Amino acid sequence: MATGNTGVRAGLGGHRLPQPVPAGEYENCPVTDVLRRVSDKWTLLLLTLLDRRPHRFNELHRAVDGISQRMLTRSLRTLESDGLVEREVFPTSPPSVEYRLTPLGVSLLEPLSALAGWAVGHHPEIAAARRRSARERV
Amino acid sequence: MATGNTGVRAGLGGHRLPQPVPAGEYENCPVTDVLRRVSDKWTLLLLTLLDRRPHRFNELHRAVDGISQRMLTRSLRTLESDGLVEREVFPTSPPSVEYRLTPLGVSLLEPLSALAGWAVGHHPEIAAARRRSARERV
DNA sequence: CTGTATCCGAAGTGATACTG
DNA sequence: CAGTATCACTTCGGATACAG
Repeated sequence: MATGNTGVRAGLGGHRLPQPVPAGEYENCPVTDVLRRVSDKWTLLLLTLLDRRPHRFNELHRAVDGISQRMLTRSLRTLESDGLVEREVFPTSPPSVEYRLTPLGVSLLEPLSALAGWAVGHHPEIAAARRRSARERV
Repeated sequence: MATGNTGVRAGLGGHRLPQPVPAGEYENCPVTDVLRRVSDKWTLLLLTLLDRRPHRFNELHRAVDGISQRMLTRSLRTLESDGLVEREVFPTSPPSVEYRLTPLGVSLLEPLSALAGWAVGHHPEIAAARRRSARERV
């Protein structure tokens, strides 16, 4: 009702899919949307840092080590426009900007942590499966 | 001990990060790794279909509607090499191949469903935040 | 300090044709 | 039926330079 991809929602909720999943709904699926946002190269790490406490821009830049200014800005802007992170500008000189999680961002970290726990716990099994398939491909 | 990115793991687990997160660990982070696999265009949908029951190749091709043979094969092969999906070939004529979730794949769907639930539940808030930021960018 | 602008190579995805 | 091979297009991400 409120949103797209009833199919996937129903599927992951344990219900049925109306047989052929209609095209064009994958793009609008809120689940895939969230997954894609969170699975890019830096977002997860930024979220975990901001979960500990608010950070200033350069603080994040130093903490992450390897991220470019461009990607740091882009990632933070995306998080902000999704309502997961809040940006506060202090008109000092030189200017300083603080980023913090919104309540929405905090709430996301719960299910995300559960998935992270799964990933850490089952990483050895995945790695083993990859080694197996690598051996077969010889 | 067994694997990389202690930083993110600790962060999502609620512990501390050793201040500057060492570079090169993001690539090897099992959490981001899993997220990236699952957040590509078709994988989530394939997992939900296979969660209902095993499917043959063309059955999936018909069910998904919009996926190319290339991407269907690629997605299934990746899922297989990660040990999330099992592929069984029946030497009939013409040949038929069946795909099913492995126990590992089934276990992934639990935390993934939790995250999916969050996404569906909070999608309106995210959409509202995006509209807000779109209005500001005018 | 906190960004923006530009360019470039790499990776994801689709279209189409061909095969055992 | 269940794929593989090739090409083209788009998006992601890094490097570098510049700016309020």
